[in-house]
Amino acid sequence: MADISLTLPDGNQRSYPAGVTGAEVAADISKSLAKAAISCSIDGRHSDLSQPINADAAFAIHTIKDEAQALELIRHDTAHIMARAVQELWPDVKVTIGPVIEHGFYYDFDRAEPFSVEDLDQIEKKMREIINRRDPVTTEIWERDRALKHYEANNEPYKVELVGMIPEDQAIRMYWHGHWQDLCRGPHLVHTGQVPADAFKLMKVAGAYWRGDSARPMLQRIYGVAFRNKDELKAHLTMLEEAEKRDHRRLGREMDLFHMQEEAPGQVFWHPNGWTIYTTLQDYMRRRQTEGGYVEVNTPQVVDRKLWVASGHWDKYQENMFIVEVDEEHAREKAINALKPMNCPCHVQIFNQGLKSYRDLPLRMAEFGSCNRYEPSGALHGIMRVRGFTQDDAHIFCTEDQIESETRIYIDFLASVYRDLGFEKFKVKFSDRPDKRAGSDEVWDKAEAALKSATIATGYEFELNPGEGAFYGPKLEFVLTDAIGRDWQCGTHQVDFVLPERLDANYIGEDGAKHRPVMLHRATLGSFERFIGILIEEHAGRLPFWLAPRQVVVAAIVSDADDYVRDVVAALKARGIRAEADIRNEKINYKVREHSVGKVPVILACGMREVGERNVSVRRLGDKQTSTASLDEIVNALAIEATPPDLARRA
RNA sequence: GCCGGUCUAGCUCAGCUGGUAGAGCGCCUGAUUUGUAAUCAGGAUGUCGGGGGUUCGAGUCCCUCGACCGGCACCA
Repeated sequence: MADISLTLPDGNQRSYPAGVTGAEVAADISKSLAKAAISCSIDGRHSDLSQPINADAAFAIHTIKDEAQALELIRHDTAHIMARAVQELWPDVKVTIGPVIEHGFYYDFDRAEPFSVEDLDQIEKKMREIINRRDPVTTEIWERDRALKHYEANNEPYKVELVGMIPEDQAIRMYWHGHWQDLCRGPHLVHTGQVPADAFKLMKVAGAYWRGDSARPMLQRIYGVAFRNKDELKAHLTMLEEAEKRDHRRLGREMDLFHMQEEAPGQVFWHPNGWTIYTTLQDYMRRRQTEGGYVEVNTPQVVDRKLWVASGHWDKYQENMFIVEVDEEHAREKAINALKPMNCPCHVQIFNQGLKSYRDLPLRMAEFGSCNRYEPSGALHGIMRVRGFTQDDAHIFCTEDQIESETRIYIDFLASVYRDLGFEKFKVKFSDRPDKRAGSDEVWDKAEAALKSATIATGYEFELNPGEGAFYGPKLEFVLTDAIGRDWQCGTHQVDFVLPERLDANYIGEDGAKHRPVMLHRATLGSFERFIGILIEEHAGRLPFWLAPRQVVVAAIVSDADDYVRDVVAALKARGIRAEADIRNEKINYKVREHSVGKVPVILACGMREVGERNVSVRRLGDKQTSTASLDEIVNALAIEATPPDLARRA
């Protein structure tokens, strides 16, 4: 057989007979490498060591030190080992799929009995046994029919379905360790003993629909995490504990920001502290939008069904609307209204008042629009996914030609807002045309191209979400991440060709004829509720000074300083700073601790020394050290610090 | 909405196989005048998520409804 030439990462070339395996190459290089090898890359394609190599290639051996490859293999094989453990414990359980995910893996099972927490312990134990057996991993390529017959004979209906789904031109790879078999494209470790037995943990059980389809049976999914060693696992678990402390639901209680209760699921009771954040944020957004050329409007909450029928919501969105029936006096039929789930139809009503000229476009119409949506109960999550919320919504009425420039202007606007609020980074997702859509392909081409080029022009990279656009137009989504890594869409920017048509919006063009405007739906924070949730988690409750609900506490060390404390508070308040006095009969240690836990950014302590010298002892949240400042100094400094970023820029 | 779990004082939680509720923190009262992350002593906490059932007796067992938590599905 002809020789092939493999180029190693150090540039050296070695030649081997065609069909040589990665394992053989590793053994040829050195005995220790052969032992440490877990997989290889052939022309950059990650592959297992048993794979024959038939052509010249760039070649690299991987060991556990290669983090990306090692983690992929460990997580992948741990998933298989878990599935095997489950089937060894409960032979009647049907296996399905088990991919690698961030930090670990999951595997979906079909089992009549639910898995309990105790079961997880048992499975983990069995997994360690399997790892200790050090069974070699083998794979074979089978004929499709043989694989189908095999799974039919073994009563594995999900595998039968999976084999059927593999495209004709792809090989059916059968995979074993010990006597246990699975369908898998690989790559895999050399033997099960290469999985670290002390660096994985099964985390939780959850329901998951077979193939993600809610019409299909619900399977049981076991999630696990897996790492290269015990320390990495421990670090991950510590990170999760830390993240839990940043949870906005916990901080919301600890900082007395808001609460929620059974009588109003998915709706927020804002307490004074939380509402201060909300209104401060709203004031900021109002200034920014005014500066950005928006006009602000306000529209009704309860709107007759007629409008929702006309807008199309009654058809497409009814399940998510709160319907309000009213017995109007003398009426034969009850009037049927809905709480508005969106502001767009109402904004078109304002646009439609009087004639609009092309000179009025682009018309940027903003509303802090209070919306209600009947979200499925399982979707609710703290204040991040709620049924009652307020959007910083706006609709830009413009011409097709203006889509690109309006998009560009908007992305710059959004990025600047996010920066002011402490988010330097955010993801942009671009969703293009779905299968079911309104409007011609030419119009879609134009709109998609406009969104893309505008995004690129502003210097942001986007991820493509193919086919995820709304039926009425493509969209950009601006995504932020919460404390435990879950993504939340906050900002959105969507092109809409349909609503202006349905609600008969038009303007008089240069040619004197009527034309249809395009609508751009856009929201920056998304909803105040969600954004504040993200803000709390991002800052772990330590909000920037200008947003902090309680900015300064002035604490007396002895009660003889009480009068001076009141003076200090008055001086701060006179400059618009949110300050309060703490003249309770408690030790300064106690007060410092309590306000630190409450995330108050600045504590000014006053004892008799400060009274005498008319200064204060300044303690910043998180600092161990204190400093001393004169009263005038600190009031000025804090007044500057309390200035919202947009006003600070103007000053 | 679906699967699983949870629901006991304001908060965090204990309460064994059924015998009418506990701790710490917080709160209230008093003492203490305190120098930068919890001063001491005393006191009160409650329809054990709602409703129904089994039982002589239910926080504990069963049914049902609700909310919450974690996923899944959904997210114009």
